[in-house]
Amino acid sequence: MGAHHHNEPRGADLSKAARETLEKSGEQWTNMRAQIFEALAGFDKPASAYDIAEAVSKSEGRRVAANSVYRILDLFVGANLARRVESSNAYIANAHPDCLHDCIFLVCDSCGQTVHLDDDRITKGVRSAAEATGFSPVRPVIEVRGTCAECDEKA
Amino acid sequence: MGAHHHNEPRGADLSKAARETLEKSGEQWTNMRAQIFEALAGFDKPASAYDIAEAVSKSEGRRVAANSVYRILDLFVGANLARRVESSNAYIANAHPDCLHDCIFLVCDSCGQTVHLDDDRITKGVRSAAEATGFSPVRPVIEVRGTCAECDEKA
DNA sequence: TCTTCCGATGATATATTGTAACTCCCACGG
DNA sequence: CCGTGGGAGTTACAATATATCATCGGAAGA
Repeated sequence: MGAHHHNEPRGADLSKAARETLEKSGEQWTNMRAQIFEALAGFDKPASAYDIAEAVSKSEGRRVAANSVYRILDLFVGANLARRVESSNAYIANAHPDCLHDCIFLVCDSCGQTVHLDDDRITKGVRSAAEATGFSPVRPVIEVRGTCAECDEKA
Repeated sequence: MGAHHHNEPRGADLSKAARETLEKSGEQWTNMRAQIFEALAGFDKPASAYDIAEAVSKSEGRRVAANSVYRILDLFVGANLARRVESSNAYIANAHPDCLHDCIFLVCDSCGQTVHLDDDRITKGVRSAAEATGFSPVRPVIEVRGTCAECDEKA
């Protein structure tokens, strides 16, 4: 199996879950962090740090610099509130921050939609293949570029 | 199984194989392309386009601009002479351009060494997990960040 | 030969992504 | 009140990537 189901909180619930997770790890849930999390969660596809800086700047009515966003995104990634999609140089909110997985992203090259799979059977396979060569895996990056079902139909 | 062995050409042989593959695909093996391939193959770890531009500039005694390098790297990636390592924003020569695989990179965060695995069992698993959701996979990106055996010992 | 076209490269500019260094401010404990 | 430390702001810069237009040289056909 390896397939795995989550109740995925949305909107306010998601922020609440994120806040709880972050505070449990000894960090503060500041206003700036809340804004950035909201903005990130508000995108329906992976957002770059600059996208987020722009969104927050707009909603706050003041300039928010990208490097502040990076700092906070790094914190979020470390606390599992967000994930970085390496092949898009972008970030995506993690809908179940309390649950730690190696995850798999399917990235549509046509519309940018990115969905997230958890399949522990596969990720364990990748980790053990790496270990078999003497390598100590820390973070598997498993992403699939392609076309989502919706774009596929249109084509 | 899925494990898979190659004779990996080195140096001049590697260039020769690259040249043959590229020409077979209807492209020219120009002097610039040869220089860039040599430079890429000369690195012992993934090289950025700028690293390569610098190396070729030095060996040619004239300035080679990064955008020319990008153009040619894109061509190489398309023809399977090189691979892009997404999580490092860098490129690596492909030692067996005539043989098409989804490949797996193990990237050492400590020394940068990157080794390449072919394990079709795993990559097929990734592709089919993606297909199972209605996604049409085109290019799996499977990379593992971690620590290589050598760096592990030192630590 | 002439010329026309096209692919490859060059040159320049600019966009995007990511870090570094340092300052300021504010909450908190002494 | 003062010192300390974390969070955020500011500025500067580095690294990565793309766009645009010019030029050059060889191949194909008149």
